[in-house]
Amino acid sequence: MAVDAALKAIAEPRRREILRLVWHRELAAGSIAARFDVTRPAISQHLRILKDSGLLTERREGTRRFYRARPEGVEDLREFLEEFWETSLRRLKVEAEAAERRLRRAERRAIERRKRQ
Amino acid sequence: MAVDAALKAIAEPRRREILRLVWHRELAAGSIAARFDVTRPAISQHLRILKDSGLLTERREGTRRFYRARPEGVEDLREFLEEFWETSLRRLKVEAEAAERRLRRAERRAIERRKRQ
DNA sequence: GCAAACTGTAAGTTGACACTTTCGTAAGCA
DNA sequence: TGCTTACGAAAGTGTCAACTTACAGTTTGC
Repeated sequence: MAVDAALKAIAEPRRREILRLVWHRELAAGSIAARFDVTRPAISQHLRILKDSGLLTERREGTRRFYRARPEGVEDLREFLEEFWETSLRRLKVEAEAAERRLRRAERRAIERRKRQ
Repeated sequence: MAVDAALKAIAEPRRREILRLVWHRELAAGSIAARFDVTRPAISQHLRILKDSGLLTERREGTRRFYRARPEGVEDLREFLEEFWETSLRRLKVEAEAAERRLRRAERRAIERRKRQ
């Protein structure tokens, strides 16, 4: 699954920051690395992971490489998670509401009983 | 950040499966482990990670421990990611549309030029 | 062609992590 | 009081991942 790699990529805080940096604008590898306190190769490796997981695109211009978020990749991940909750959270909510209704009914009955005594 | 731990927890496929299992219904540690082909302690460790990250609740009954998804934890993670895309994806979409409009405009101009020649 | 600029790649290290087997513990039961 | 059940905790192992330093590859200006 390609989304699996993207999810793992996103799980790393530094990579989330990188993704945020190149979200709107294109940025060169060097300018990205300059914003972190780790070495440039470390960022280069993060960039590769993000690119391989489909979350980033690379554009070469001269000696420089510009990176930018890849909307399709981000969308795929978003949809995967959306489905992960949607198919389940909805039922959770329904269950919670049903449980609450049961509770309220039980309370009402208890009050009725007390009244009758 | 608590959400950070939850995101890391979710990044593991097996833990996503566990979470799905206890999404609607409560399940004992043993019955959860029985559905996987790894040893029981391995699942026990996964359960701990999920619990510590706030995605699961534990209820003890006799010698057994029942686990269940914790809606608030899941919701927190969901909202965190929602914000992660929302603040950014929207602009990405706007940018993509603007780029497309520019492209179409350029195409139209090219066609006009060809007609005039 | 040659040096400088910008970058990825290779190799090694350290720590985290997903497991395993073994042991400990608490509750229920004969 | 033992014995069983249902677990988690501890300790050990192999693998992966996030770094580091050192090196190699491309493009550009002279």
